[in-house]
Amino acid sequence: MKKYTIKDIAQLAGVSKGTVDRVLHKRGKVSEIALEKVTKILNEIEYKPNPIAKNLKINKIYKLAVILPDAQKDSYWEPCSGAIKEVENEFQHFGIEINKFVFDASETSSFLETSLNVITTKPDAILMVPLFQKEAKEIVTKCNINNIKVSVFNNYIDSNYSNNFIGQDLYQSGRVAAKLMDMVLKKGTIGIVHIDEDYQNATHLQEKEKGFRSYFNSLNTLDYDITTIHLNYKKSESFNNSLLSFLDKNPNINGIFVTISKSYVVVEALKERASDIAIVGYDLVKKNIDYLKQGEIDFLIHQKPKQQVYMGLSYLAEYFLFDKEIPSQLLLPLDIVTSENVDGYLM
Amino acid sequence: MKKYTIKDIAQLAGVSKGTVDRVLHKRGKVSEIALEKVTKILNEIEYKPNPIAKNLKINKIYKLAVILPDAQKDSYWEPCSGAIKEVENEFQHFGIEINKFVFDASETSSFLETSLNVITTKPDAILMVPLFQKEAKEIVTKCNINNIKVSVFNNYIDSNYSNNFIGQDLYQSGRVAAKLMDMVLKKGTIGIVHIDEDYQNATHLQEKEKGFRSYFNSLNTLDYDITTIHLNYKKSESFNNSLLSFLDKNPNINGIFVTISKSYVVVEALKERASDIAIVGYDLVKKNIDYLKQGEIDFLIHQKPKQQVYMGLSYLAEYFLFDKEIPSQLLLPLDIVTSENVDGYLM
DNA sequence: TTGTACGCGTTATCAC
DNA sequence: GTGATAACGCGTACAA
Repeated sequence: MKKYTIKDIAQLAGVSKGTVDRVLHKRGKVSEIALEKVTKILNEIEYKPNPIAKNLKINKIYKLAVILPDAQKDSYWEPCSGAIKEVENEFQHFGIEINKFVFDASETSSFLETSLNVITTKPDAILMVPLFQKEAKEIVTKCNINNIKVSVFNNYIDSNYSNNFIGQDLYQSGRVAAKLMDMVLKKGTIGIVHIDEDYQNATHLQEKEKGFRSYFNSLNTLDYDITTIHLNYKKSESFNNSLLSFLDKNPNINGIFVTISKSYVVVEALKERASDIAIVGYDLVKKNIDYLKQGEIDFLIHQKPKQQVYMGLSYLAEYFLFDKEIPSQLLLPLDIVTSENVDGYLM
Repeated sequence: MKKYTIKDIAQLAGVSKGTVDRVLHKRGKVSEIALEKVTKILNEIEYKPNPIAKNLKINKIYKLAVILPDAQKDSYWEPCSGAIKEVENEFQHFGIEINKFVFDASETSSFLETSLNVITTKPDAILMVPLFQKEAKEIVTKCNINNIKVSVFNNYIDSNYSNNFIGQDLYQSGRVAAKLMDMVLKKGTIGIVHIDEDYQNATHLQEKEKGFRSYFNSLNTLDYDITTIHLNYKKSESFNNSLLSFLDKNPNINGIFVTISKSYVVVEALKERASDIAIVGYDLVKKNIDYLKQGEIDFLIHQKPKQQVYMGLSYLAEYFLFDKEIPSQLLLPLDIVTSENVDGYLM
């Protein structure tokens, strides 16, 4: 149970600390005899280097960069800043520096520009939201060339391109939404509403829909009828009209599954009609929370952007400082939020 | 933004490192003049001691003790061991040692005996489950006398006795259960089933019931009818009989709220009758998970014993190592678990 | 090829 | 009272 240090090993083997170090790190030349003596001791005891002392002498400051959409335009990203500050605070004494960069999620070019800009700051690692697949891959490739480690969060990207994804299982998340809808409705007609803003969430939303439909397919029943609609949200007026005309065409809709954080715009559109439609959506943005508490939204699934950033950055920091391995995929639990437990998630 | 060290301060104040140290820690004697010079500098800059260097020289090993019910008799506590190992692993290099002690939850005397035993091992802090209020208070008092810091988890205890509780808001947890029941049933008759084992969970279960009923009261409707029953579980046969006779007396029961981790025994009792009763219960123990996946249980609320231990121990470790403050109350989110998201919580 | 000395920031001790 | 210094564990650079 004793904790052995390099000094201990040197003493036991009858060599100097330097030699032990050379054996441990396979650097420099070591004589056969010394190597044997040291390895013998190493086999007998269990040596774990003290991770603290390792980084005592901070001659290297590790620079981490976070690239994410502007929270001013989509408050979904707001909590991420908090996570950045927390991790920075926790690791600053170990020589970790974190910088945040935002882009306009409605402009592919903004993402590309920001990311290229970040690369010129020569960070050791980048944690980013690969909103635009094609451009993200381009950036990742550039990072690889420049020896910058890349982690992605929130949106999945080809595993050829990233060895480290933090987020949720979107397919399963669709199944959770379906289960909730099933519990509430028992049967009826359900609308899946994709609200695609200018940027393409294509794969993101498709996965959720697939999961949602798979649940009902596996029920093997005729009790449900499911229709999908793609809407755009630029002005509320035109959005409302589109949604209402969809309802006119499908007058028996009992539930709506909103695949993105904008459930509140659906609620607001429905206000123009008396209705008793169950709504299941995503994310704890302010307006969603209000409607959840008022009973206008039934369930929200929490995608936990803050925890995603927190985990992503923590792993990177510990990777550089303590050689901790980064899992290739970290899937966070799919938290179900109602009016009664929402407060516990607001931190 | 510069990080100042004691050396820097010494230079700026024109004194030695030793003097600065004496001022900072208020130890030893310092002349008026030196004190003034140093405090002046300290006011101008922001000094944060380097936590790494502080613990480099570990002359003190902090001993933490965890006291909890035997997982062999109630698998609810099983995941706690994992948390202990994780925290131990994370902090062992900082000089933290953790020991686990279990007691028989059906014997007050076992708790008392174990706890007194733990105190004789002279730990720096104890994290415990205050299952038995009276005895727990006795132990806490003894700890205070012996200068042992105490944190409690899972069960609440008078704030006069503990300055650090980690757990959940049980009242609110009852409200969550009620909300779920409401979503599923819309109206009907509901049974609240308390399964009291030999030990008294009294306050624990009462809080949940209060919350549950408060939700329906605030609905201000006559759609629901709620009945409570207290059962004992020693042999499955007699338990089943009691439950079934309760159902005979209340033939219209549509939903059952089980206030403890034993939903599975209710499911098994109901198997003797064809029934379509919604069940909301607690905790991810194996049998509950199986029935949840099979659709026999509708919802489980996750009390997260593992996270409770993890947080409790982490806070204590950081309190000793980094002088981090411990919040007097840490309420964990009330996770809602269904067949579709349960896998994400099993870690 | 190997040993040794030094630095990191803090703290405890010893000498003045 | 106070300043100087060793020690903690590791990595590294340099001298032998």
